[in-house]
Amino acid sequence: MIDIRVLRDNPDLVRASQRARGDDEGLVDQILAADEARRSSLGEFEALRSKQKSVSKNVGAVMGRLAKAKKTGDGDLTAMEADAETARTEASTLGARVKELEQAADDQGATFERLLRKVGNVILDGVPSGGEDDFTVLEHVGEPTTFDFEPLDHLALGEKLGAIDMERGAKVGGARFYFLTGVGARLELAMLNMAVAQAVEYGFTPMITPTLVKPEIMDGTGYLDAHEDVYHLPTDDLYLVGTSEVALAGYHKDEIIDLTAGPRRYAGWSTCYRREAGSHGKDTRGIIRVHQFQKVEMFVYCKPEDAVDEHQRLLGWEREMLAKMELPYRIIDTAAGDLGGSAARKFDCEAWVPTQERYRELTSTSNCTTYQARRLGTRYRTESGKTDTVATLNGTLATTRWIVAILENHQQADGSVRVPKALQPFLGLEVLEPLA
RNA sequence: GGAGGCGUCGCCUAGUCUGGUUUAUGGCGCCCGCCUGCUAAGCGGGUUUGGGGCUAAAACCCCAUCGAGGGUUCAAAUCCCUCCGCCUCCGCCA
Repeated sequence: MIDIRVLRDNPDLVRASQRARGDDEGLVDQILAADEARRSSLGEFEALRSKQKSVSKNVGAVMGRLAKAKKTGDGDLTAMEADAETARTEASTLGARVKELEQAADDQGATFERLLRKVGNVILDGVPSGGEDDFTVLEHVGEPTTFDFEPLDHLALGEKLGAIDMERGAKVGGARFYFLTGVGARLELAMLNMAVAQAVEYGFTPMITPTLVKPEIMDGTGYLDAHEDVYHLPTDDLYLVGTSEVALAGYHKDEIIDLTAGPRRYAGWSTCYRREAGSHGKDTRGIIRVHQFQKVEMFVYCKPEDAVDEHQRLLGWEREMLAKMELPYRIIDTAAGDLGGSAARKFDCEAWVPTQERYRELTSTSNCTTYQARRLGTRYRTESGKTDTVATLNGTLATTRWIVAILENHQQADGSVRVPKALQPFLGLEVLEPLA
């Protein structure tokens, strides 16, 4: 949710952002009107409530005097009874009106919030306008891998190595499920362990997180807006997370956290679940696009003014991981329309996949500024002692999909796969050899 | 799954039975000031959060907030209902 003050003070900024995203600009004026309506309605209600309270309080005072008089036998009991009754009636009349005004104020407030929540995060300077294909390429790192033999794709390699079993995955879980077997399982664990080791080295707190979350947590992160891609368990009204970002964003919900020692950095390890609705027929081969995978994810809470720098740091840590895996890749600045509601800017690192002859996303780092945190009520104490909403950011350190790039880029003519140097200590192997 | 207990403004805690004169008590912690050669002690004051109004910004005023949401009532921390969480015991299972 964006800050209503930003929208009030600088509606043009929000209009421009909406335009870049290809979203409705008219929402801005609707919200301004709803904000006006809500505030005046609230003022009316509160004024009358205040009056009703004071009248009602007077009843209490009269009742107190009456009780005392009854004890001592002094004073005009009948007159006092009458006073109390008059006040009671007046308060009762006011009470009915107050109830109406309260309902009206609640309705206006709900309308306002519903509209405000429709607005995506205000994009940052430099984010390209447009949709999925309108990204800017920021940098190429390394050269696309070339071979003096016909390279195999990751699934062919995975089967040769006894690393990936899609057929049995489909038997057990259906399409887009798989088993990682033998060196495949070891490879994934080694990679994720390496990611955690790097995170720890840079001061992150490793976290193993819930993968089922309550609706308000899923909603707070903004993922419920794209709910068709989220698994839901109706019996328990719980959602399966698509990333540990969800749980880590919920971790400090409704808290005022201490940021005086710097950003809070967490590295979440979790299984991730995605329905992949709307991608039927896309990436049906292998483990590029699956319903369930594992990921180590960085998640940061920091002061809003530090978010842009922190975003660069997250990108840097992703680059370090990709370098250790010895993969060629490019970095893109995702276009506004492809950001998702919560992000104000998103950088993806896409690794070269030789058999597809194109770059595929391996990491994604988003600066959500205060958008998620405002919904989740996560704040910090400023120098002046006030509370203010924190900024949240996230970025990928490793996922199951990386196996695709590792196998394909490091394959050798005999069907074996060279293990990147940095990964060797975690895997305990220098080469993955095909099964006999 | 069954029975019982509990949830109060950072932490602890009074208040709940018996609704009202309560701006929700007191202590600890923290902040500011006084005192002090320094520190401690002592003394005085402040210290939930969100929203609205007035402001250049404050001060200030108002509304809400006693786990959450409803209800009863002129009036709810207090009475009623639903839900959530924690604890104890029993049962079942790993």
